[in-house]
Amino acid sequence: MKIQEVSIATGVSAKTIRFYEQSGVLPSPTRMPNGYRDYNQMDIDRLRLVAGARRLDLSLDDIREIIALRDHREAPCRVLLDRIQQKADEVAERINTLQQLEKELRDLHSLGSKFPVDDVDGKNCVCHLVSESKKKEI
Amino acid sequence: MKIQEVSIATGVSAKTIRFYEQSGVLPSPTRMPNGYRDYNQMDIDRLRLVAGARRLDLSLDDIREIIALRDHREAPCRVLLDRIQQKADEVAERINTLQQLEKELRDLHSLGSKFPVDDVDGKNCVCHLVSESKKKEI
DNA sequence: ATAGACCTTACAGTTACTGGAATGTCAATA
DNA sequence: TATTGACATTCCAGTAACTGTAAGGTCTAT
Repeated sequence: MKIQEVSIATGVSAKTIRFYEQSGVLPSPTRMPNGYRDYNQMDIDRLRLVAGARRLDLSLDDIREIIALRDHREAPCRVLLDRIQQKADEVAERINTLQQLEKELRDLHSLGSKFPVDDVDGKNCVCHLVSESKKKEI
Repeated sequence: MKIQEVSIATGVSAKTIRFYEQSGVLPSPTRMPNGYRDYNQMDIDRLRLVAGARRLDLSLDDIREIIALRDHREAPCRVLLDRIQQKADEVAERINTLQQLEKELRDLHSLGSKFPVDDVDGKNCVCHLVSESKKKEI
């Protein structure tokens, strides 16, 4: 099975498949006589796991670890579950940060909208709203 | 004013200040006879604007554009306000995506927790929960 | 013979820094 | 005066996970 077919079967671009191989996430597949990569069903299953884990935003480092466990015939389930929970916590925290940022941006925008927009660098320039440690003067 | 003093005054590391200069976000400051960078109050004001904009997660590209406007004596306020609103919208969308991801991770974790954790690669391996396009079989 | 659709490798670019090496400068102390 | 320590300089490499591009090889069909 050539790389493009695998790409279509998995939704992962050929470029990315080669990148995964080079990064050690996927093993080097066998080659056809002409040098083309030749994938089998096991390769595809593995790529599907990688793609699924990436969709959950697990890092390639995490994925490498999980796949290495499986390759050593150790159950990766515990580690995978741990990473999933850890990632969920990270995401929750990130959401929090972003929610604060959004509020700050919206507040800043509504405040800035009351300013004239033609002040090049005077006190009324919106820049002064943005500048660090100038905010308290407002 | 030497770079370290500027760093302390603004909370931006010396490394990052040099990086901003090299990236064209900050102009090359004058130099002391010994070659050290010598900053004045205007340099600091500009860096404070950059730091403030970065805290709002505006890109260096955006910041370059805004500062270039100011340097050409055009009011950057309109552009800055636009970027702030645009960034707020982006952040809102990102939050949405992350909320879906968190739900998916939590759901997957609670489902996976019901699986044995010692299945190396059988049907009960959590990997099968994660693998793309295997999820519908569950 | 040539077009085109595919494959290969290798290298550069993305973002916003950060780390490290090798070297130079300055002020204070032993 | 020699040396120590804290600063400064430049330049190169690395981060994460790809994506783009160039230069070339292969296969199939017309």
